[in-house]
Formats: sequence, structure tokens, C-alpha cells
Amino acid sequence: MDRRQQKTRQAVFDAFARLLERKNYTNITVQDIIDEANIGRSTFYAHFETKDELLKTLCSEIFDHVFAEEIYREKTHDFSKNGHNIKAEITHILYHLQESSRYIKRILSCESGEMFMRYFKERMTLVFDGELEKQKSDIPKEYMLNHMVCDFAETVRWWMKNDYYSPEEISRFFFSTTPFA
Amino acid sequence: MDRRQQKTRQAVFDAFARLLERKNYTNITVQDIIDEANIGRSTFYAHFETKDELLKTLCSEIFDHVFAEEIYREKTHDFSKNGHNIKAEITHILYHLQESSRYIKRILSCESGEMFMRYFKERMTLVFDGELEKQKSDIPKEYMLNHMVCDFAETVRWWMKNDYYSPEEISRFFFSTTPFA
DNA sequence: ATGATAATGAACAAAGTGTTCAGTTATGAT
DNA sequence: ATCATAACTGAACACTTTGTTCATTATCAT
Repeated sequence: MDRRQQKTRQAVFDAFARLLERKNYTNITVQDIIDEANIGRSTFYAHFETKDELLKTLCSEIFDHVFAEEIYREKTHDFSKNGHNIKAEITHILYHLQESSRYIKRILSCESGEMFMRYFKERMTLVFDGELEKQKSDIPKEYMLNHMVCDFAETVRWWMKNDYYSPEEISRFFFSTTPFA
Repeated sequence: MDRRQQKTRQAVFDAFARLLERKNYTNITVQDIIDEANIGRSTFYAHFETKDELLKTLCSEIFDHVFAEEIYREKTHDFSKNGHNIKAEITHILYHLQESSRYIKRILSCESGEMFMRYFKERMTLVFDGELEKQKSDIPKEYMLNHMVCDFAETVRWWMKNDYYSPEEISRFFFSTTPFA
């Protein structure tokens, strides 16, 4: 990719993150981002169709990092029986989330958080989907899957506002209300 | 209240609900509501400052119905020991939610759902707050409270998309993942 | 060096917001 | 039945934001 494009892209992400520190997502205009990133108006629109798409792209970049190993596992079909441990996996994801927490906190601080939560839940569905097969219960599987995904996502949202806990502690909190062995 | 005001107010609520059936909240303009409600532009703004305030007001009306008895209990301080049973209370709330489900389903079907969820969680916090005092655990109380509230709110959101279950069944699903006795 | 690609920024049309105001109509108290 | 009051009307207005276009300039890769 052309250096100019990279530079512009990064300038926009940074400007956006900085703006999220002082303003609500809804109250940030495209013009604000353009001014903060110090780029031309048409340049922004050459990169992103809308402000929502910018947010979506930023979320994707974050998740590509957070779920890097899960993606690898999916691709290589490496679901090694003993190696695949849901508790270890969750703690692992929490560590990666912590690394991106500067971005995530800002995104979660306002309405943009809802889009983040939606995309995050999509990803987490893949993580929990297989895990639930193991459980037997008279509760509908679709209910349980939704429950686990929302539960974890809300745990993360809570953590980002109470960030003095370690990934291990958060993992413990999460599993304390969970039917997993 | 003047009959004209009542009529206008109701016309706006109905128009809004009808529009939510065909359009996303964000894509509904104030002008759409005005046209659908068949009122003058300045009349709308005499009643509601913004579209968001309209949604907030509608949510309030719904919750005033859903939590009618809880409000009564709070006012009269009627926390009679045996009479106050969390499972009965939850089932009761679910029944009331079912009665307003036509509105709620539409609101939850798009971004307006996030505002609904926020207000709903505020109300539910009051319901669960006292209940948690009874539990003892090494998990932070703030975590548990947030967990219970989000859990129930997400259960309701799931129910509104899977409405062939009865309030009793939903209550059972909810308590199946809960530490309550 | 040079052809290709990206960035610039002014100008534009379109859509929406929220306010104002002079004129109309319904309401409810007497 | 009358009438002062309060609510509704809708056109007009200024303002903000969006997304596009295009001629010009700067930067890149080779």
C-alpha cells in the first residue's frame, strides 16, 4: 500500500481516537475528523464512505489483534483436545483486550460502544459455539449461546470502566456465574 | 391535560411506532413523524425537543406500566419478607413486558433498542440491588449487580425475538444461570 | 525523469434541524 | 352561548452537515 494512503489512514484513526476522548460519537462530525487529522475533505471520503464505516474498520483492526490466535486456530483446524481449554482461551482474549484498552475504553464510553459490542459479540459467538455442545441441559441452546456471549461482552464493558482488575481476576468473575466446569 | 394535547401526543406515539415497523430509528426523520402523525411541524416541537426525547418519553410510559407494582412497593415501603420473592417479581415483570411487547419489539429492532436497554437496566438495577445483599460471595458486588441486570435485560431482548416462550419459561431460563436459590 | 496515483480544497446540491410568527381552530369555564 | 385562552398550523428562515465533483498540486515507485 502506498505510503501516502497509510499515512492518511493512520492520521484518521488517531484523530478519531483523540476526538472520542472529548466528544460523543454522535457529536463528532466528519468535518471534525478531517480538521483533527489535518487532511482534505475529499481525502476522507476516498478512504471511508461514512463515519460508521470508519468505526467499523477501527473495530475490525482491534479484533484482528484480539482474536489473532483464534483465527489461526480456525484456519489450521487446530482444536487439539487438551490444548483447547475455554478458560485459558478467555484469559488469553482478556490479555489482548487489555493491550488495546486505550482504544476500546474510548469507543465504549459513548454510543459507538454499541457498534463495538455488536461486532464483539459476533466474534465471541464463534468462540462459545463449540463449547456449548459439550453441555447438556433442558435450556434451549440458542438461549444459552446468547447468554454466554452477552455475559462475556458485558463483563468486558464493565472491566473497561473498572480497569484495576487483572485479566485473571476478570476471568474468575466471569466463570463464577457460568455453568462451565 | 387539554384534549388537543392528549390527541397530538398519542398521534405522535402511534406514528412513531408505525414508522419503526418499516424504518430504522436513525433513518426516521422528524418530518417523517410529523407527516405520519399528520400534525404541524411546530406542534411536534412544542411537545418534544428532539427525536431522542420522544423515544425516551415513550420508554418512560412503557416502564411506568411495566414497573407499576414495584413503584407502588417502593413508595409504600412494602418489602414484606415473605411477600417479596424475586422469582415471582421477575415473572411478574415479564408478564407486563409481554403486554407492551408490540411497542418493545419495534423499539428493540434497531438502534433505538440501545436507549431502551439503557433505561431498562436503570430500572432493573433498583430491583436487583436489594436482592444481592442476601448473597455472600468473593466476587465484587458491583460486578454481580451489573451482571444480573445485563443478564436479565439481554434475556428480555432475546425473548422479544423468540416470543413463542411464556413468561414462566423465560423466567426459568433466566434463573437457570443465576446463583439465586 | 516520468507516468501513475493520491491529496487538496473550493464549490455545490441536497437533506435535515430547530425556530419564528401571523393566522386559524378547538377547548373549557362562566 | 359567549369568549378569553391555549393549542395547532404551515410557510419561511437561518443554520449545520453530508457527500460529490473537479481542476490543481504533491508524492510515489521504478
